[in-house]
Amino acid sequence: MFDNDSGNGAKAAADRHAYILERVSENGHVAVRDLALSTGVSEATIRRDLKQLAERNKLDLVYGGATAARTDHSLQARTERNANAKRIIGELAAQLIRDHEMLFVDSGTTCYEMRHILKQRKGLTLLLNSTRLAIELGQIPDANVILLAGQYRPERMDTVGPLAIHTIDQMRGYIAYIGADGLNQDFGISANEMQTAHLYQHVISNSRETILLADHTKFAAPSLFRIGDFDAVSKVVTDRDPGPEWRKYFEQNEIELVLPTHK
Amino acid sequence: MFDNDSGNGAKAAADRHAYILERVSENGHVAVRDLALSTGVSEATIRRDLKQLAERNKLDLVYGGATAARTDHSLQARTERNANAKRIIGELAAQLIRDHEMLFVDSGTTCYEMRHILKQRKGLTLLLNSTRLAIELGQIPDANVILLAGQYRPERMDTVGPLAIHTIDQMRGYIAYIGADGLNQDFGISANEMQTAHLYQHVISNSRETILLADHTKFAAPSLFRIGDFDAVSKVVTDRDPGPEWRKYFEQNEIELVLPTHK
DNA sequence: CATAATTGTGCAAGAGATCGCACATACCAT
DNA sequence: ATGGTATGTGCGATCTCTTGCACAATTATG
Repeated sequence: MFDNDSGNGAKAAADRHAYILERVSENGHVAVRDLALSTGVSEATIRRDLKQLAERNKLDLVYGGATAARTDHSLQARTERNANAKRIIGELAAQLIRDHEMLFVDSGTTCYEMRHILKQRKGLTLLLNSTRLAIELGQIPDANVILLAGQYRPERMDTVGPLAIHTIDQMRGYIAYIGADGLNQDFGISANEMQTAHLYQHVISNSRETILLADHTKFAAPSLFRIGDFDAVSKVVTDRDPGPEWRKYFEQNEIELVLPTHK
Repeated sequence: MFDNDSGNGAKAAADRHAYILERVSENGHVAVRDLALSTGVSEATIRRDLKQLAERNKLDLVYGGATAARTDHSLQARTERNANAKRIIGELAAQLIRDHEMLFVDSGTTCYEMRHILKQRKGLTLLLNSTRLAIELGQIPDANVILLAGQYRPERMDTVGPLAIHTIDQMRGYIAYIGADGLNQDFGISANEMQTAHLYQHVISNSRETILLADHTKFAAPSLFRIGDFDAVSKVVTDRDPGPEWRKYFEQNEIELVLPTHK
């Protein structure tokens, strides 16, 4: 594998680093001992390599070797933020789902928290624009996962754009689960991001029923891009009582408010 | 997190196992020490848990903890088989690609080996039906990755079916890179699998140019499902000289044969 | 009902593996 | 020659693994 015993220089180190990253990204884990054997250098050198790579956040050190770096991407960061509220809402929303339903589930982090409960349902048809969710929910033995076409956005691991809209425009009769970024009684439902907002307009208008997921911080705080108004929404799932004004508004518009039981 | 100090039984262990699997699948790695702290049991118990889970192939043991199990799924197995030939062919085919081209790259394991070289190209537009490749190639800073819609097949991590065909039918002018399962002068190009074959029929007929990837075992061995004939194929990339008969055939049909340099 | 087998867990000691550091060596550039 | 960088080696300190044993709770058995 690595036969460059003589004439070394700065090149050998770079090659090793590339090789190490290759191995770690393929297997998820590498042992110092194995790397030393397969590269022909000493374990001390491998440790120095790993240290350098770890400083550059290319991997994570663990006892005995290293593992693939947990992505410090924005996706991960968003998953962390308000993680508890998102989890509560996601699981609460997933409780509403019965076997053999047809659903659209959005690519946001709140809906991602529905995955555990979704795995317990039988015979679901899942309409997704998230490769992350598709991989997760593809594990369900008898689920039928349909992906939307579109431009792939690596930082969100989803697809958007005209092709995505075109795909969803061919579907009807599903129940849409959507995590909104902002809820406002005048402005309606909104998202932080234009492409997403545009796609969800079509998702909602083609759906048989739309269920909104939003934690308490989303109430009364409109985001930049409007998705639509509350006409099509049949339920709103959230983690805290949004107050009498919202309760009244929902009642007038025949929207069911879903809250965690007690407390 | 784990407060069940008294009343034990078979339940606590199962809960811990679920918790451990959760952690390992989220982070890719867990340390014995951390698990012991967060579950409130001794490190010895955690080690016993990990051992059991490892025996069930739920995770892999590593010094100091455990990592997510490398999937022994069929996908992985196929990647292993003939890995060397696939890698040679994949890299060879990727050499043909220039900056700013528009490509379709299929979801098979041979084309997956194009990924390293593809990452060095600038301004590519990539038409994919593989979530695996999309995630991999989404890392390229200035690439434009377009995913086809369709039914998601977890064991191959790709999409097929009418929706996929419908998406590709809206595209023209790309160069298609396709890994065939069988090549036969009478039967033409074929695949092991019907859905794939059907999709690739459309991929090829809409492409500006089609380049076939096939290792030497694929020659003269037709697979079950016909994709099409050699009319649309402009190049065939393979790892060994397929013999004079094939060379003559390719020459007559104006197909360029691409082989590894020397040897 | 009492007793025994089973299971899950904690503790501790010894063996084994790993880490970090200091120092030595080889190579390259100035 | 001098200094810097990359690497190898040796060693003590630290960490981890295995193993055997004891205890508690549950379950099975007479």
